[in-house]
Amino acid sequence: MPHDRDPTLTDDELDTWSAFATVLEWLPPALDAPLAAGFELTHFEYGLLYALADAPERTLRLSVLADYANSSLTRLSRAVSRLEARGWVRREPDPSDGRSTLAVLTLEGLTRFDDATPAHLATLQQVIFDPLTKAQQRQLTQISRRIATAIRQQPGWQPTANAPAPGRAGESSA
Amino acid sequence: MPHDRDPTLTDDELDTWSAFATVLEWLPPALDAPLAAGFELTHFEYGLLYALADAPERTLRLSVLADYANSSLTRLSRAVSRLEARGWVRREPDPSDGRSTLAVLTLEGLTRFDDATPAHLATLQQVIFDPLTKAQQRQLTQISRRIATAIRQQPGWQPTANAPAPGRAGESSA
DNA sequence: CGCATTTACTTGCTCAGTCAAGTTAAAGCT
DNA sequence: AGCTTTAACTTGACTGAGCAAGTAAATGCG
Repeated sequence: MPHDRDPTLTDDELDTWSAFATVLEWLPPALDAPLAAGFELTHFEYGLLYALADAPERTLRLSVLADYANSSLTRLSRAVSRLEARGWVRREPDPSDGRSTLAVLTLEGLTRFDDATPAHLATLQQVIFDPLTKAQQRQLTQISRRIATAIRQQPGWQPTANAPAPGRAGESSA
Repeated sequence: MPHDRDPTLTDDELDTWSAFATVLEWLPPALDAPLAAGFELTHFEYGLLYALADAPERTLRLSVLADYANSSLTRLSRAVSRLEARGWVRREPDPSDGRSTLAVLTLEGLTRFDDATPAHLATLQQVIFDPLTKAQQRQLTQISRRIATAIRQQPGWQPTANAPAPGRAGESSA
């Protein structure tokens, strides 16, 4: 298996990584800035509103929402609290499971989402789709999928939750 | 100018964005985790050591280092303080300009960098280069450059520093 | 040469995110 | 039915980053 080669990057690889790393560093703030400036939303929070706006009854269980948002439950819980404080989301107990909590998008939240959407889509067009050819766009899809798959296969990869490293389950002291 | 089209994503665009957004969310932690676990370094801090290790005298002015690292001066200043506290970097006054500060990589810092490098390169291979074909790698370089360029052209883009929005310079009250 | 400006940082405040440790509810086992 | 596990969050302590304001040195210019 030709896996762990010489631990060096070729010149080509270095070019690739340096360009890509710059995007990794700059793109998140570039996506956040317009939403923050105009709508008091981070890109992450916008993503939550997006998921809820699309969901039946504009309602999702927190754990499902965390999954959609590629987020830890902790991060989600705090984000929902912020959105709740602004009146854009409401928490409700899940009637079918007392452990779960439902997040419901309020009308104000939906309005805010609708207001923010054009600006956000414009940003995406400007920084992602306009600068790429159709072919490059397709390439980016494939490349992203492959990288995402590789990340999921990393040693200690936790899909989204804070899996408490099960240790050896069922090995109680007895 | 066919610029601000209908504010919607096509299905293709949605596919692209959803795949790419996942990478944007997952890759940074995937790069950080091994460095943090094994070497008490974030990926960002590793980048600083990398830049210093390559520099003449293993020394760079903070502002230059900030530039290399795509970082604000604030972020850099704090990061250097952390590395200094661990004994991996030293601050020195710049003899040629009293305002500047030099960051010098210590021997311990260099050692730490050398120790961490193989693990980090292995991570890069695993999550970026192994999963891509040579062609895709070239495509990623081009795509990244184009996106980075587009970001730089965004309305309020600050290259790296915290440019205090000059307003109208030279327009004092007088 | 003296004073206003600009440059190069540094630091206080605040906020978002993580990890670890709780809490409450459902499931599983016997 | 009772007791241990597991699941679904929530919260406290801590860390890293951003913005705004502050400091100190150099520069510009009249």
